[in-house]
Amino acid sequence: MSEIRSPLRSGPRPGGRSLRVQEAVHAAVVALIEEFGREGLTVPQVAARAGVTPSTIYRRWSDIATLVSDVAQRNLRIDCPLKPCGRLSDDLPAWAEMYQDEMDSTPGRAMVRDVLRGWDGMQKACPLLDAVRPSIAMICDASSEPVNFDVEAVIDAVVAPLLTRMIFTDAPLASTLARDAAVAFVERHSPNASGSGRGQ
Amino acid sequence: MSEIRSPLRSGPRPGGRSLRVQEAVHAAVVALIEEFGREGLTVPQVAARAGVTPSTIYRRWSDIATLVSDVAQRNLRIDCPLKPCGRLSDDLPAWAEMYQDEMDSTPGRAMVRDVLRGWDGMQKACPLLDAVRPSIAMICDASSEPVNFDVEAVIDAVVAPLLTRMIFTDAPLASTLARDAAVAFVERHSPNASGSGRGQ
DNA sequence: CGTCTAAAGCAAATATTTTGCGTTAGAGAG
DNA sequence: CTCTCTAACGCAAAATATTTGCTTTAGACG
Repeated sequence: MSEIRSPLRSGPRPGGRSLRVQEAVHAAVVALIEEFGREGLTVPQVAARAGVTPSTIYRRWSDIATLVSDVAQRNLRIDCPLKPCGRLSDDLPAWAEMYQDEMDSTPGRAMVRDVLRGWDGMQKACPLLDAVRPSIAMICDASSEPVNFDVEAVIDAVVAPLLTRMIFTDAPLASTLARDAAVAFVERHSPNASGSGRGQ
Repeated sequence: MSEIRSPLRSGPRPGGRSLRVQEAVHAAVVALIEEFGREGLTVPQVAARAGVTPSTIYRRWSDIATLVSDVAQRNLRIDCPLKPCGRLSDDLPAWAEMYQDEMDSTPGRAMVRDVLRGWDGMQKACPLLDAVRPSIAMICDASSEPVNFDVEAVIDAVVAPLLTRMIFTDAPLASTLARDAAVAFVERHSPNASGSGRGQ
C-alpha cells in the first residue's frame, strides 16, 4: 500500500481550499478567544480574521456556538505524560489527580462549556471519553497484577463523578475528589478487599 | 414573626409588573417550543407571543439561550411518585430506573441540553442534583436497616454515570444502566457483602 | 488539458440585537 | 390616600448579524 495523498476523507471535497479555509477559521477562533475571550465573539469577526466571508462560515458551521464547539473538540488533547509504575494503587490515583487538574482549570472548564454549547442533546457532545480511554487502558496494561475491571468501570467511578460535579455543582471541587474516587475504586477491586467497609 | 408580604425578595422590584412579564415570557417560551420546537426559536418571536417588546427580553436575559435555560430549570420537576417499601435493595434500583426513564427521554434530554446551553462554565449549570437529593434522602430515611452511605455517594454511583454517558456517549443507553448501578451500589454497601467479586 | 461541481466570494435583502430616551407601575414615606 | 421616586418597560432608530441568490474558483477526475 502506497501512501494516501489526502489526509482527510470525510467530505466530498476534503483537500485543498476547503481545508485551508477550515484551518484559517479554526486558527482565527483560537487567536480571537485568546485575545478577547469567548464573550462577544462573532462570526463576522472570525471571518475577517480568517480572511473569508461570513457566509462561508455560516454555511459550514451554521453558528458561532457550533464553530467554537468544533474548535474546542479539536483542541482537546489531554495527553497523559504519565509513566505507569505498574501498581494500580499508585498509577490510577495519580492519573485521576492529573486529569482533574486538567479538567477543573479555567481552560478545561471553558473547553467543556464550549463543547456543551454545541451539543444537540442526542449525539454525544464530544469525544471527551474517547480521549480518556487510552490513558486508562495504558495504566491497566502496565499493571503487574491481574486487572479485574474494565475501562468503563473506571470512567463510571472516577471520570463521571468529576464531570458531573464540575457541571452541576456550585462549590469548588475538593482537589482530591478524583484521586479519592480512584483510591476507593482500586481498593474495592483489590483481590484482598475486606468487603463492606464504610460508605463513599 | 408575622407573614412576609412579598413572596420573592431577590430583585429590587420583584412583584407586580416584572413578575407578570416574566411569567408571560416563560409561558411564551414553553408554548412556542411545544408548537414549533426549540430550533429556530428567536427572541422577537417570544416577545411577540408574550406581548412585550424584544428589548425587555434582551435586557433581562441577554439572549435566547439564557432564557430557554432559565425556563428549562423552572420546569425541571422530576417528582418521585415512589412509595419506598423500606428495603434499599428494592427501592434504590426502582428509583434509579425511574430516574433514567425521565432523564433519557426526549423531553429529559432536551431539558439537559437547554440548561447546558446557558451554562457559563463556572457556576453550576442547574439545580439538577439538588432536585434529586430529596428523593434519595427519602428512600434512605425509609430504610428499615441502618444506612452506611450518604446521598452524595448515591449521586456518584448512579446519577453521575447516567448523566455522563447521556452527554458524552453516542450509543443509546442500556435501559438498565442506572438500575444496575444502583443494584451494584447497594450490594457493595450491604452489611454482609462478600468483598472483591468481579468488577462491573 | 478539459470538464464538472462542491465550496467560496459577493452583495442585496432580512432579521436580530443594541441603545437612548420617554413612560409607567408600584413600593415606600408622610 | 396622595406624593415621590425609580426599576423596569415600551418605542423606534441605529448598528450588527444572518440569510440568500447568483457568480466565480479551485481542484478532482477522466
